[in-house]
Amino acid sequence: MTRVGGRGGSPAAPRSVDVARRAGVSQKTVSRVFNGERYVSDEVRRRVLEAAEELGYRMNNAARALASGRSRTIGVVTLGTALYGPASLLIGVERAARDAGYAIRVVNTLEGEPGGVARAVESLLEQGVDGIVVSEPIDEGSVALSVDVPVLVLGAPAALGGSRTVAAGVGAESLARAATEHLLDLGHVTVHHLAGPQGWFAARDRLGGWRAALSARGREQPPVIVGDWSAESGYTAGREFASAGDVTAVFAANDDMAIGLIRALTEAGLRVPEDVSVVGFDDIPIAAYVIPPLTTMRQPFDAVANDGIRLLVQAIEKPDAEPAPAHDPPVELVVRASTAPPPTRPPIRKTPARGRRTTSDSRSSGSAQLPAAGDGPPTTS
Amino acid sequence: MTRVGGRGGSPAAPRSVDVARRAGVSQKTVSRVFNGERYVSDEVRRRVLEAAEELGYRMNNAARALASGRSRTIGVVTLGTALYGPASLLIGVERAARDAGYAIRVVNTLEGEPGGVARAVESLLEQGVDGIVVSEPIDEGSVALSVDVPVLVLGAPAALGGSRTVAAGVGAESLARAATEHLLDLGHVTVHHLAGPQGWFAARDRLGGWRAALSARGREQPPVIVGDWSAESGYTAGREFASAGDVTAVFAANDDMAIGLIRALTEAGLRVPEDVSVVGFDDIPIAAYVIPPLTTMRQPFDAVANDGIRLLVQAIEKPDAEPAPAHDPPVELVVRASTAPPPTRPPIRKTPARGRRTTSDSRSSGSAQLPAAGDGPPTTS
DNA sequence: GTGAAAGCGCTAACAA
DNA sequence: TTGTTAGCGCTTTCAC
Repeated sequence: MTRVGGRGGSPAAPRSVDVARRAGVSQKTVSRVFNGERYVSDEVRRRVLEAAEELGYRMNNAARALASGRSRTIGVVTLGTALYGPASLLIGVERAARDAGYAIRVVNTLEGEPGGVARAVESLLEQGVDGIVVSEPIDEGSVALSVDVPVLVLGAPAALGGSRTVAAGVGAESLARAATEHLLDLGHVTVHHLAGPQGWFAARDRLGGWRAALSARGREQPPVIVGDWSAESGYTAGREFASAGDVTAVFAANDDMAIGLIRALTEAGLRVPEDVSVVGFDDIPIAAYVIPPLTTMRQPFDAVANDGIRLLVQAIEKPDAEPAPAHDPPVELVVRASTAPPPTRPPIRKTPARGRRTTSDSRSSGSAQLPAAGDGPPTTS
Repeated sequence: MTRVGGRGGSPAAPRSVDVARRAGVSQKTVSRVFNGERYVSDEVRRRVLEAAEELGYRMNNAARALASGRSRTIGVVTLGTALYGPASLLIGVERAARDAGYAIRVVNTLEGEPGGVARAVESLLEQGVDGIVVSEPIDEGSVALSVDVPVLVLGAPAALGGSRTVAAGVGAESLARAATEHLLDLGHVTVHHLAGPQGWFAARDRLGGWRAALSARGREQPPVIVGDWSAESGYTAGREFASAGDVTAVFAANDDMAIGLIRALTEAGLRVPEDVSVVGFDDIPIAAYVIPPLTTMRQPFDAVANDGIRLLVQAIEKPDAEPAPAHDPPVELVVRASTAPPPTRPPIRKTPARGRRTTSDSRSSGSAQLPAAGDGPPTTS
């Protein structure tokens, strides 16, 4: 294996010995300089850097990882979806990790693929990552992985993984509760909920928050419709809500569904917010520009990512230190034009619902419904 | 350096020698089995696999990379934005790469940071990637990087990087042209353009396609307004278009801007599509559910990613083979409800524009404008 | 402050 | 079909 470079001319990449020779020092000294270690005189440091520059030296990370047992790489398991939440989280994680001196490896789990997280984690472990981030995992029934690196779970309880697991993420439950309370404060007798897919912890938390807000005021808990985060599922749900006839306020578990929902409501002749108020969740960038502008709960994705990576890096680098508490990231209800006090009388449908499947008030058509939990006394309007 | 494992008990991870010993074969044979090489008897293979299983053996990729000079990793440089396009591309790239047996490293470039791509590429090279994907780069003036691995440029000409550069991406120009022609076919005398930031190749291509469509029919090219992809910038532009008074059709360079645009138009009392038609670009998932549902050009992100990775992997593994031609991915104009024939008379503003800054017809207020290129004779309506 | 020597766990080239 | 022998380019340990 002669060191002359692979195909066609390009000479082999310079190694630290080459730099050392040129700078007239030992290879170890080059290593010291590039790792920012102490005990290198300024003069030597300068010479080394200069020689490296001249040679176009680039450190070989595979060798470094092999020798040190650490790769300075964090693996990220994320859903393969362009949804705003997961995408934002990924960006935040990359940034925070890079700031901490770590590179990122990404593996997407295929949607609906059972055991996907386990397989993804396994492949990352094989790549030799120092830590793992599992972003917005779907509950696959506690995946007992034998992970020997710290794990950060974003947007879910630290249930997953082993002993060295930390979690971050704003308590979606309290956010959902605040969103629901906003509607109640406006005077709505109760609030309907368009939930996310219940495999997602985030969706369950939001459902829980909604329930809590309603229970706290002794309000009825109407049947929940479950969507899949998409505007399309929001649209389907919206048709059901519209045909129910008694809906004045809906809390949707994300903005996309809220948008689909509003469209269905509008098509059915219901005005938002005059007849029905809608609040979303996430504050996606276009939320302020849809018609009507959406009242929604802003999620501090960046803060969550930063906080989580801070925890993870600490777990990697100081495994024995007390796990620092997660900050509570700032949270904000953005009130725009999709919420208002309820109509004084039950909403009158202005024009016949287009393509409506049923004229009855039955709520049991089509998509999945959760049983109404709790049983506050029905309130008269 | 005793092999007893780091802190507190957990024994060192098993190596291939350990597996070899247990299976009663040489270390090299274990290597052969795990690399799927030929010339291993089924019996031996079975014993090795069994031993590995019992030991919980996992291959060390750092060592593999060091010894082989290849990391089976592709580096991806992408914009740090949750925009639908880049996010979708990233997901597609990850999938395609994984299918080809490569892992992914991701580095985001900070927006507006000059030299960001160069720095990102540099850091990936240091990580020892076998190839690099640059997704939707911003034109920074041909960044002459000394890259010694193949580079795939997505959504831009293969200008970047060195000799071993391939490119993929649907010709945005022809798509933009088709979008514009759709409007022209509907009967609009001319079509206005709300462009993306001109640092992006994608934005320039769309502008070019719009120009080409107009020129081909000898139509006037109205001044262009330049946005930044956000709904907010679309909204700002929409106010300008509204106050211009003579706009009947707008082609927006992406869906987000189109949505902001429609809102501004609506606020100004213009109806979409009765008074003004709008077509977007991307077909983001909610495009079908905004009000009105958006006519838009669907981008085949998955096909582009697949095609690109195929090219890149070929360049990595068979550097001497003829670079296979990029497929032309399927493309589709999705006609929904935001486009219609022009009004028979110039649009009448129904209600006074809210918060309008000027009552004149001047188009020169506020945001950036490109000079009108070409000079087709003004057409009378 | 600096250097010499000994690996890290694997693949490559060659033997057998 | 299988084994042997050298490294890959760093970090680590310990000596100076």
